[in-house]
This record gives sequence, structure tokens and C-alpha cells, in this order.
Amino acid sequence: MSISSRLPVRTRFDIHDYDLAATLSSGQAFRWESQGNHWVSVIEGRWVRLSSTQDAIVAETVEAAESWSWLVNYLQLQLDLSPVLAAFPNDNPMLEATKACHGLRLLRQDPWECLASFILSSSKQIVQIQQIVGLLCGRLGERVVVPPDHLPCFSFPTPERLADCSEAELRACKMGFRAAYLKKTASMIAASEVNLASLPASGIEDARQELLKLPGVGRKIADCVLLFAYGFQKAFPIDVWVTKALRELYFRGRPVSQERLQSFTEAYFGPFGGYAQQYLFHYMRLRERRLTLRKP
DNA sequence: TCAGACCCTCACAG
DNA sequence: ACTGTGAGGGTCT
Repeated sequence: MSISSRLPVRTRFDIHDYDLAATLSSGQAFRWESQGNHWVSVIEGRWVRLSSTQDAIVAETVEAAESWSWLVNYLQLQLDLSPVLAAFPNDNPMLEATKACHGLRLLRQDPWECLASFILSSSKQIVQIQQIVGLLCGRLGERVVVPPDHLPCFSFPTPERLADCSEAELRACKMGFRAAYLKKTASMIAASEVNLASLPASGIEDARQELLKLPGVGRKIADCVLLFAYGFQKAFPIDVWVTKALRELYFRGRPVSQERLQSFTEAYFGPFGGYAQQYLFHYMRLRERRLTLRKP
């Protein structure tokens, strides 16, 4: 058998309150591809295929893994959701959102991939971000081992790799003006001007300040990385969707400054504010989809 | 504090 | 079918 393909190994995890499809398609990660009942992606250089039932997730990979901790951590399978939901504000909007998004989870992603992906996200729709990230990996990532007869899959390119690219090579991945930001940020990471590995040890505020040193990273993207990669549960990324949700649900549709929204969310949504944010975001997208998906 | 620029793609109107 | 138009998980100046 060729080195580039091996038969999959399967394992099964018991779950409770875990909506895999909602979680993987909720705009926090951009490399999950839906294939029938399965979800396929590459996590830290490993090909992986997931499927789920009411009470279990089945995972397939090609390495005979001695440990599944990398996947357990990524999917946050050990997390009990009920204390999180219990800590949400007990108001009507949040009740609606939790009902509509039952089982939605936050992932714990690789910081570099998360950071780079969100630099690419500015002024883009989620489908477009997925396309850009897919091109970036296909053109500049390394091939990973996949099962026989499976299409080729690629790892997320390292900071060093992207730092060595020309801006034109990056633009060829359809990222437009974001190319300069990505290249510069990759160079700074590669040169250890900002050390992603040391951030978890700092508090959320110091970690945020470090991320804000990177070009193309403002408050919103910094908060996405703090929440989706480092697990700072108080981080509350405020984008156009969440702004709209907060304004409609808590400010009677009146215009509100970003600063005011920031202090409101910090005070109002509590220690799991980031989780609440994801529920509001997904809830808004579901409502929007229901409205726009009226094609016969 | 505030527009406007920044690239490019796709959905949607006409 | 074919072209025109606008806005899209922001950030920077």
C-alpha cells in the first residue's frame, strides 16, 4: 500500500447535547466539508472524518492513534454544556437562541490556523472565506495521508511558508487586499515577534494586546482568536451580525456605538459571554436563512 | 471620531 | 442568457 493512503481507524465517543452539524457549520472553523452524512477536514495535519447520531460521534482517521486527545480537545468533548447554558442571562432572546441552537458548541482550534483564517474573513461571506482557505491550503499546504481512493487533502500552511510567499502567490488564492496583512502577520509570527504559544499563560487582556500588534487584526478578529483558539470564554467578538442581534434584541433597534455594545456585553453576558455570542450569531443566521431561502 | 479605501466574488435585479 | 450593481464575520489611515 502506498504511504500516502491508509485504511481508516474508527472510534466512538458518547455525547450529550452536541449538535455536530451546527457546530461545524457555524462560522467558527472554515475547513469542514459536508459529504453526505459525514464531515471531513484536516486537524493539525491529520485527515479526519466525523459522523454523529443522537448520542455518539464516530471519528475516523488514518493514523493508528495512540491517543485521541487532539480530537477530544478540538471538539471539546469533555465539556458539560449545562453549566454554560445555566450561566446565560435569563431573558427571552437568549431562551429563544438556546432553543433554536440546541447543542451548539465552541471548538478549540489551532491558534495559527484560527488567526490566519480570521484575517481572511474581513468583509467576506462565510462561503467565500471557506473558498479562500481551501485554495490557500491546496496551493501552499502539505499533502496529508488520506484513505485509499480519497481526494487529496492538505494541511494548513505554516507561518514560515506564508512568510516566504510573494504577495502575488497569496492573491492567487483570491484573498485580495488581505494578502499583505496575512504575509506580514506570518512574518511576525515566524520571527517570534509575537509568540502564539505563550498567550494562554497571559490573561485575556494581555493576550488581546499581543494579538492587536499584528497587521490585519483588530478587536473583532483578536476576540475570535481568543475565543475559538485559546478558550477565553469571556471574549465576545462583535461583528455585523452580532451588532444587529444586540441592537434588535436589547436596544429596541436603536443605533448603538461599538464601545457601548462592548461594555454592555461584558457586563451582561457573564463568564461564558463568548458562548452566548455564538448562540446569538448562529440564531441570527438561522433566522436570515429562513427568510432568504424562500426559493421554490 | 469618521469616512473611504482596500480586492474580488457571487447573488440578484433588470 | 448576459451585463450591471452592491455588499460581504473588518482594518487601516
